[in-house]
Amino acid sequence: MIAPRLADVVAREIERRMLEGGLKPGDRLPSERELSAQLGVSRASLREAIQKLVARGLLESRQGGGTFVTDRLDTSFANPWEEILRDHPAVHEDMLEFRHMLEGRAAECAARRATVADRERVRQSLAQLEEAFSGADLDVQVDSDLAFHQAIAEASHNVIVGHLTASLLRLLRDNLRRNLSELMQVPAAKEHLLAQHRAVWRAIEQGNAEQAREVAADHIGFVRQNLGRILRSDARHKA
Amino acid sequence: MIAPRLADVVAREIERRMLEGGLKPGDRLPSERELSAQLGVSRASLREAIQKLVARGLLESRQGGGTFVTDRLDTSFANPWEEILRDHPAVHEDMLEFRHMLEGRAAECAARRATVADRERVRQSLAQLEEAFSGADLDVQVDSDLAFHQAIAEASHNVIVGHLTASLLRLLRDNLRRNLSELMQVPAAKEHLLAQHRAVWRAIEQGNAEQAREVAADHIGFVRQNLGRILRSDARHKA
DNA sequence: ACTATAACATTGGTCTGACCAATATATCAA
DNA sequence: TTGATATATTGGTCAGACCAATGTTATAGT
Repeated sequence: MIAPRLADVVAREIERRMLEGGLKPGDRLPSERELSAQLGVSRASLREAIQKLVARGLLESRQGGGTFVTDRLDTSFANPWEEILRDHPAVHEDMLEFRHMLEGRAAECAARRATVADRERVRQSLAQLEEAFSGADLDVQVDSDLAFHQAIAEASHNVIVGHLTASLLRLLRDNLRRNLSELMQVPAAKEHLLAQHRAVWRAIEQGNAEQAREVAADHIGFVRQNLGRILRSDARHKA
Repeated sequence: MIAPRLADVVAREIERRMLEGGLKPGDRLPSERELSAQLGVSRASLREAIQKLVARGLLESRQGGGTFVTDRLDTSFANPWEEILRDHPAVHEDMLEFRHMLEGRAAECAARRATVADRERVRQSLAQLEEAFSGADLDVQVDSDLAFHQAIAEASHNVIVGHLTASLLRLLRDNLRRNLSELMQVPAAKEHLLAQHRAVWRAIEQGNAEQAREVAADHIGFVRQNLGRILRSDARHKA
C-alpha cells in the first residue's frame, strides 16, 4: 500500500469544506491552533496543508490577521473578462442574458434543495435588503441586493452555479449600481423590485421550484431591460 | 512594508537551483536536515517550502527515500478546477447539472439566432460526427462530439455561453471519453446518441427554439445519467 | 462625547527537538 | 553469490515554545 500524506488529507478536507459551502470565498478559516485541534492533527501538518492550498491559490494568509478563502475560483474565470467587458460594451447584453438563465436555474435548484440554514440566510438577506431599500445609501442597497442573489446561488448547492454567480455579480456590480441609482428615483420601481425579491424568496421558502425559476427569471428580465436601456443611452452619449 | 514569508523565499531558492542546473530533473535533493542547515532555516520552514513545490508539481517526496526533482515543469498553469475535479468526484455532478442548463439554453439561442454560416457549421459538425461514429477511433468520436456542441454554443451568439461551454467541455473531456467508450459497446445507445444529435440539429435548422432547448436538455440528461452511473461505479471500485 | 493612543489578546510565522515509519545500505550466514 | 537481517538514513508527524503582525479594547486627552 501507499503512504497517505497527512497534509494532503487535510488539504482535501479543507477543500471539501469550501466546496460544500461551509467555507465561502472571503471567509476566514478558524485559527491554526483551533483548526488543527478540530482535525486532530498537529499545527505543523495543518500548516503544510495550508501552504499547499496557498500555492494553488485557494487560500491566503495574513500574519496576525488570519487565513482566508480566496475567490480565485471566480477570478480564474472572470479576470480575462474584466477588460473585455470594459472595452466591448456589447458583451454586457450577453452577460445579462447569461445571468437571466443562471439565476433562474439557481432559484429553481435552491427551491428544491435549500436546507433550513440556507433558507435562514436567504431570509436574512431579504430582511437586510428591505432595510437597505428604506434607507438612502446606494452602496448598501447594491451590496444587500448582491448578497441576496448570492445567498440563493449558494442555496442551490451547485458549486459551479455558486462561483459563477459570484463572479458574474462582481463583474456586473458597477452596472447594477447605476441601474439601481436610476430606478430608486421611481418609487413604483422600488416597490416592484422589492416585490420581486419577496416573490423569489417565497417560492424558495415553499419549495416551489418551477415558480422560483419563473419569478427569478422575471426579476432578472426586469433588471436586464432597464440595464439595457441605460447602456444604450450611454452609447448614444458617447457617440 | 510587506512580510516576506520564509517558506516562499526558500521555495524560490530551490527553484533557482533547479533553473540554474544545480538540480536536474530526477536528482535527489539533500536531506531535509542537511538542506535546512545549508539554508539556515528550520526543518519545518524547509518542509513548508517543499510542500509548496510539491503542490506545484516541481518536487516529489518518498518517505524514507528522499525528495526528487520532477521531470515536468509544465504544470504551473493548471486551472484550480482541474485538481478539484480530480480530487472531489462529487463536483462532477454539479458540472453535469450546469452543462444540462447551459447547453439547453445554448441550443435555444442558437435556434433563434443562428446565421446561415452557423447552420452550415453545425451541419458539418453533425456530418463529421456521423462519420466518426461509423468508425472505431474513440478520440475522433469524442472530438467530433465536442465540436458539435461547441458549434451550437457559438451559434448562440452569446460569448459567455460560448466560452463557458468551451471551458466545461475541456474539463469534462476525459469523463465524456470514458462515457462514450462504454456507450459505444451498445449499438442501440450509439443510435440513440446519433438520433439525439440529429434532433438538436433539426430543431436549430428549423428555428424551433423551444424544441431545441428540450431535445438538447434531453441529450445532456441522457449523457448525465450514464456518466453518473459510471462515476458511481468507479466510486464503488475504489471503496 | 469623541478621537487618538496605549495596553492587551489573537493569529500567523518560525524554531527546536523529539519520535515514528518507510526506505536504503551494510552485514553476515547459507 | 545470494538472501535474509540488522542498522543507518530519510521523510512524516508531533509537541511546545517564542516572535511579529494584526485586531480589539480600554484609557487618556481634547
